[in-house]
Amino acid sequence: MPVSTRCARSAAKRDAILDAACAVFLEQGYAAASMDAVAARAGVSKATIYAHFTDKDDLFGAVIRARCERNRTFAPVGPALDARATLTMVGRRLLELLLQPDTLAVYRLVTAEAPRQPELARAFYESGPGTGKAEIARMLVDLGRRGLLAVEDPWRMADLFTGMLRADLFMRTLLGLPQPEGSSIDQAVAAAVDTMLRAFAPSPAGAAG
Amino acid sequence: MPVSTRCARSAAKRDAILDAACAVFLEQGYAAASMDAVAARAGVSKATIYAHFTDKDDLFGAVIRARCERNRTFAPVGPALDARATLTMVGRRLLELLLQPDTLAVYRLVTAEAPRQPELARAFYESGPGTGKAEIARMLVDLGRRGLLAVEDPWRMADLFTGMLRADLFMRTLLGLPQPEGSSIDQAVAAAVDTMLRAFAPSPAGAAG
DNA sequence: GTCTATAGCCAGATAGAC
DNA sequence: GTCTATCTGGCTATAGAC
Repeated sequence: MPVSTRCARSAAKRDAILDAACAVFLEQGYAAASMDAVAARAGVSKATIYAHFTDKDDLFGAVIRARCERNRTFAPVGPALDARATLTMVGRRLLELLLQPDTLAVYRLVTAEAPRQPELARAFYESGPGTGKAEIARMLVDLGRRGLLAVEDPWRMADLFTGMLRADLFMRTLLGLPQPEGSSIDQAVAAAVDTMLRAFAPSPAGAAG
Repeated sequence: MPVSTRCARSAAKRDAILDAACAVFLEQGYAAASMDAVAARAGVSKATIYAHFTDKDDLFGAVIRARCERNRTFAPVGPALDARATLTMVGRRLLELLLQPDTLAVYRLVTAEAPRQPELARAFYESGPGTGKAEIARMLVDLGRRGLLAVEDPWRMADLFTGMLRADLFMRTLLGLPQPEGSSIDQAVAAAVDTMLRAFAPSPAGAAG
């Protein structure tokens, strides 16, 4: 059997372990997840896991980092739209991503383990909230250049916008609570976008709003 | 020995257990916290803990509920101030509370365990974010009545305001990351308040902003 | 690299005396 | 109610054959 085939087999098992570990960690949490469960789900023996990863922490780190890499592509904005359309599109895409069960599970895991694994917390922030914020800031700069929005400090504005997007909807979903009547992604996005437009409308006469 | 003394002794031990458990859970997380550690810290035996609480889950629930009760008093607003002063005062108090290490630790604990303990998550939400939101909505209604702010939907406005307050500062602190230069509570509050005032300034001529 | 089997440990929960 | 001592189970990690 050629070496490449052996390597491919081994890499395939490694991937299977990573996938299984991801599922188990996300479902059960770090401490409650057992290496037995991961092995069973991956269809390998526990010893095989320890051949690929030094210990549970190492496996956990690999899982989180892999997920962070995957979410890096937050996509370009597309054609030139007006301020409302741009903010709405980006806002909805961000909020939909944030509310996905997997995203929430990773968020729970990383925040819970952050005090014990600060390096992992940093990697998560940079690949998640960090890049998201940078994307939004870039979009705001673009809107500012085109005279569609009064943009002084794009980073702070990105903070304000993402903060408004999350607001209560994110918290309730994170906690697994039922959403109250009349609470939807579209409405949350619309409220945030409206507020941004009202607060940062460009001043045609040069007067401050 | 009179009954009341025995009861008092027992209640004192119960409180000691709750305090110790709170510290251990907040420091180590739910799963990593051991009943031995709680017993040692409380100065009692493990058996005594099980005389007061049926199991670890029960103890955990009691700890979280006790903390929730304590934070219920979010205090009245005080004298009648203008919109900026009121928003700034309330905003700073809320953000300072949110960024306290203990508050963050409880947040990490509850969100991590929410999928497994939905009832606890609900209790946390109602005594924490829920009452905070209600307080702020009430304050907004007051500002609206006094003609200092254009308040249509106070609950949604409360969402937007608290969302902007948290924004990046909360996330970074939650993850234990160092704060970037020029990032402070005062600045975060000022940015959120400015945005609120710009977006929801009362319209003297009755025209919509 | 991969398996089976197991070492070694630690934590949650209990028994029984007082 | 409170203690000491212990049971029991599951977990991480490894040894050794292939």
